[in-house]
Amino acid sequence: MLKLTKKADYGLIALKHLAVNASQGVASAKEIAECYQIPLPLLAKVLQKLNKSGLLRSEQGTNGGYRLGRDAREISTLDAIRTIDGPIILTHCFTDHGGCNQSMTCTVREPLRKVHEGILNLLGGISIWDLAQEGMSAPRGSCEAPIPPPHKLYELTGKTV
Amino acid sequence: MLKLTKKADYGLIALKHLAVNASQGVASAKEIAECYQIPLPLLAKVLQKLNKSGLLRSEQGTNGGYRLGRDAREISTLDAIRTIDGPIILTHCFTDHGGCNQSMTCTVREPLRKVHEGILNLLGGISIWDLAQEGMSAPRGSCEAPIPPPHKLYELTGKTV
DNA sequence: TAAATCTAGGACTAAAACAGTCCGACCGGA
DNA sequence: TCCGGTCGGACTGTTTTAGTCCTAGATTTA
Repeated sequence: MLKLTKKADYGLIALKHLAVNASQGVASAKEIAECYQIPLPLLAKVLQKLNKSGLLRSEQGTNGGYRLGRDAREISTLDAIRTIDGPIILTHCFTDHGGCNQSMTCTVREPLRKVHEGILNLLGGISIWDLAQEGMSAPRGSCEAPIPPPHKLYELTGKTV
Repeated sequence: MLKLTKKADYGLIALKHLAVNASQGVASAKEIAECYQIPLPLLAKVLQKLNKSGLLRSEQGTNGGYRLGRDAREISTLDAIRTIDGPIILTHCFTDHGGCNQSMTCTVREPLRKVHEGILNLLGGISIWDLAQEGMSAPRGSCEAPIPPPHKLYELTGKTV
């Protein structure tokens, strides 16, 4: 509960990767997927969404790939999460007000709305550039490294209990 | 995405109800359920959890019901949400660190952890008492009101699309 | 003491969201 | 023209969530 989806995770990882390696031109979906052990078609989907919303810019054809649509400082984590997972809604009452007419059913709504806005501010205040600042180390070295077992490793460590 | 479950909603509503009507002694699950058009068995489940964790105190037998386990100021919304929905985890990496050993798979983790803690602080800073302060109006008047059609009304207004 | 009324709590079902896969189409460079 | 890349929808299996049902235990009232 109250957690990010994996898609959002993947999206943020990809955005950070692009921000860090911006100097090297484009990066293909395949490249990113292999680097972080993300299922390629799933990542492709996420990147497509980010592309359509303008956060990324795609280049087709051979040696194509993705690059950031605008400066990393101009892309907030909120932007990314919202385009990938849709709008963030804390309670159900926020969307349809028709259901709330029943007496004081939603008296808790207003206080929660503050929490909601707080979270939005929090996410909105962090840009992809900020993400890229931390843990700058070892981005490309481990990516080109050979990864002998394609699936085994992922299955062993991927348990998100 | 990033939203509270209905159970958590119900729990907060119930807690607020008990905080507002604390002077009137206990309130039964049935009473609260009818007041807010919440399915009784579901609410009962939520109340049981809150009871077991000490946030509520139950009184059995005829004229039994629930009352707050401690002062409303001492119960944060974070307490309630966490006991109902389990721990709040923003990303999957927080729980098992074994999955993160793969190169820099989780370089976005640390920044997100800040967001995570921010949300926790936000929720932890709001108590049930705070909820009860806003929208004090019309708590019991509408509760005792006759509700002629037991189900019809719920179906009409309960749509939380 | 017996009945009524309430909570306690597990087992179960249905629906929705999520994670991931597959396939065909389009585009651009070699 | 061919190949490697993106684009984008349709599809499936799994998990979570919402809600129901039923039985047991406790306490008050008659």
